[in-house]
Amino acid sequence: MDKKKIRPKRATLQDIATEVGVSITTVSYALNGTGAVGAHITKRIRATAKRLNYRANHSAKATRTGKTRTIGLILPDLTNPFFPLLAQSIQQSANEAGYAVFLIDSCNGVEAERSGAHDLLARGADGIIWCPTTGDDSLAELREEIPIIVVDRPLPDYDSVAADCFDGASQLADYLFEIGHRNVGVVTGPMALASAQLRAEGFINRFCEHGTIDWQEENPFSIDLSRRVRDQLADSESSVIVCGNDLIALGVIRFLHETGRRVPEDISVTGFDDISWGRFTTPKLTTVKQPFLALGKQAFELLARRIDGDDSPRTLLQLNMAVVKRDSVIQG
Amino acid sequence: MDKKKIRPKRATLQDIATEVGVSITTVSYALNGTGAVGAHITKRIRATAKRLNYRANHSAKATRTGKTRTIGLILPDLTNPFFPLLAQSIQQSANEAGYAVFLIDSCNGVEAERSGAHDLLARGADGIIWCPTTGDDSLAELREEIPIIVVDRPLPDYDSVAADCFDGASQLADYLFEIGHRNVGVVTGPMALASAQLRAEGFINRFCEHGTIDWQEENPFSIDLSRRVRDQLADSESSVIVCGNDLIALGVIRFLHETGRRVPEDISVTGFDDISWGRFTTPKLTTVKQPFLALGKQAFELLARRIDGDDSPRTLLQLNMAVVKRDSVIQG
DNA sequence: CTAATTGACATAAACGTTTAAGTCAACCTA
DNA sequence: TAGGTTGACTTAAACGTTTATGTCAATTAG
Repeated sequence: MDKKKIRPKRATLQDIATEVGVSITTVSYALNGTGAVGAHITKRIRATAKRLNYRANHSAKATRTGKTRTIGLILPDLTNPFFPLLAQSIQQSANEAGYAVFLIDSCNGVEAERSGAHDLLARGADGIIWCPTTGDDSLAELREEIPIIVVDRPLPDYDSVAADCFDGASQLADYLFEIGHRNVGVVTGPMALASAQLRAEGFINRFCEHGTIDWQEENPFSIDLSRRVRDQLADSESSVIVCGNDLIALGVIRFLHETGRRVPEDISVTGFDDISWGRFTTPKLTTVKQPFLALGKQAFELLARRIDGDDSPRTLLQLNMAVVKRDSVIQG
Repeated sequence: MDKKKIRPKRATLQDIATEVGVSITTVSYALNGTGAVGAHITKRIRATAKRLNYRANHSAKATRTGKTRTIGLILPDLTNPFFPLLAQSIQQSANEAGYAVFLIDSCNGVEAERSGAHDLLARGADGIIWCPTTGDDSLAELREEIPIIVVDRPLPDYDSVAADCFDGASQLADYLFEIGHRNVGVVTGPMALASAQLRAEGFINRFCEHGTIDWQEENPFSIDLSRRVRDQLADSESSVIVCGNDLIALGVIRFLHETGRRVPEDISVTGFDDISWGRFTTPKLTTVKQPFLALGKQAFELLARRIDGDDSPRTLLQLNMAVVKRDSVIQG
C-alpha cells in the first residue's frame, strides 16, 4: 500500500520524554547537562536515549541557537598535496573541539570559491577558513557576515595564519650560501599571491647580500612549467635553481632530467613546502618545511575565538619554517 | 555598553513580508515559486529580498522539510591523489544538482570513518558517498538511517559504483602479453579490499592463460613498500612488475632505481588508477585509467535517486577502464 | 515555627521556515 | 442568476530544539 519504505523516523526528545514520563525540557537539560536534573532521572534519560538510538536533530538545534558547530574550509586545489595535509591538520583540531569541517575544493576558481562560501553561509557554517586561489579578495562581501580566517596566504583586512615564508626563504638563502652556491636561478610562484612574493623576497634579499641572482621567472604553483621558464632553464648556468614550491621544483627536476642534466650532480634544485612526494622522488627534494600541524591548529583556534565573539583587532600569525636538507642539493 | 559587536542580523521572510506588506507565506511561495502569487507582487518580493540581502536560513528550512540538500563524502586519505580527483568529480555533479558536499577525510581510520558519518547524520546530511578504508562494514548501523553509496570499492549490502577493475586488469594482461611479456611479478593492494582483489584476480586469471606469475605479494596502497615486497623485487627476474595502484608502482620504480635497475630498460612497471603524478614521473607511468568523471557522476546520481525515495533493489554499477600506454613499459 | 532558599521539574514561547487548509473576490458556465 | 471554478492571498500549525520563567515541595536559616 504505502509505497515509500519507511525509514524509521528518528527518535526525538519527545519520544524520550514520554517514555521516561518527564517533560521535553527535562530531557534536553539532562542530555546537555545544562539544567538541574536529578541523578536518577538523568540516568534513566541517558539510558532510554541510548536505547532509542537518539541523535539530536542538528538543524533544529541550529535554528534555535543560531550555531551549527560546523566550519567551512575552502581550499584552492586538493590535487596539490600541500592542501590535503593542511586539511587534515585543521580537521584534527576542529574535531577535537567538537566542530565538524565542511571541506570545499574551489578547483582554483574564483567563482567556485564564492559560491562555495555562499553555500557554507546558507548551511549555517559558524566560520570559514580560507586559502585564496588568487590574490583577489573574492569573499569581501561576506567578511561582515561570518568570521573568516585566511590561511597560508596572508590577505589584508583578514585574520591570517601563515608560515613565515620570508624567514624560511632567508634560511634557505643562508644554507645555500654556506655550502658554496653563489649563482642561483629563481622560479617564483604567482607574484600576485602573498606567499609566493614573500618567498621570493625573503630569498633574494638575503642571498643578494653576497651572491647573485642570475635570473628570476614566474610560474603557477604547478608541476607544469611555462615556456619562458623552460627557456630560462635551458640556458641557465646557475649552480642551483630555487623554486617557489615543491611542485614547481619537481617540474624543474623533470625538465632538467629530460634535457640531459643530472640533479644534483650538474645542478641543484630546492623546493618549498615539504609535501610528502618530495621524499619519494629521485633525488629526494631539499626544501623548506611548512609547519602543517601548527598551521592547522592555530588557524582553527583563531577561528574558534572569533566565533565565540572575540573582536580583538585583526591578527597576522606567523609560524616558523625550517630547511629540510635532502639530496637535490649538493655543495656549489 | 553592549560588548558584542552586532553582526547585523540576517534578514528573514518576516522582514520582507512587512516591508512589502504581505504575509510570510506569500513571500515563501514567491521566492520558492511553489504557490500562486501575482506577477507584480512576486517582482516586488524578489526586489526587496535582493535589497535586504536575504539568504534563506537553511537550518530552519531543514527542520521543516527534513532535507538539507547536503551530502557527505567520506574518503580514506586525501593524501592519495586518487581521492582528490574523485572528490572533485563528485563535487561537480553534486553542485550542478544544487547539492553541497561535505568532505571528510577519515585518514584511513575506521573510527574517524564512523564518527565522521555520525557527524554527517547529526548535521542532517541527506545521504553519504563512502569509500571504505578497510573491508569492514563500519557503517552497518547507519545503513537503515540514511542512504549510503559505496564508491570505488564494492561492498556487499550497499549500492556500489566502481570501475570494472576485473576487466581493466584483464585488458592490462592482454596488453602485456601482446607486447611479449611472459613472466610477471605482482604487487597487489590489500586483498581485504574488493578493488585490490578484483585487480589481482582479473590480471592473474587472464595472464595465466598463456604466461606465468613468478610471484605475488601484498602491500598497502602506499608508496612505502613492505620488507617482503622489497625482498621479492630484489630477487625478481620477471620482465614486468604489475602493481595494485599507481602509488605502489611509484614505490616500486623508486626501489628499483635505488637498487640500480633501470625502468623500463631492465624491467617494466605498471600501475593502476592513472593519478596525475603518473604523467610527471620519469619514466611516465603505464597504467589503467579510472573513469573519474563518470565515477563521480554515477555515484552522485544514484545517491540522489535514493534520497528522492527510490527503493529499487541494490545496485552494483561497473564502469569501463582502459589501459594508458606510456613509458614505464617496453616490449618484453 | 515561619520565611527564605534551593533543587527538581514543567509550561510555554521562540527560532525561521514550509504547507495544508482556509477566505474572498472575480470570473466563468449553463 | 445561481453555482461552480479559479487566482491570489492569509491563517495557523508544524518541524525539533533551547531557554526564560514558573511551580511546588523539601530543606535550611533565624
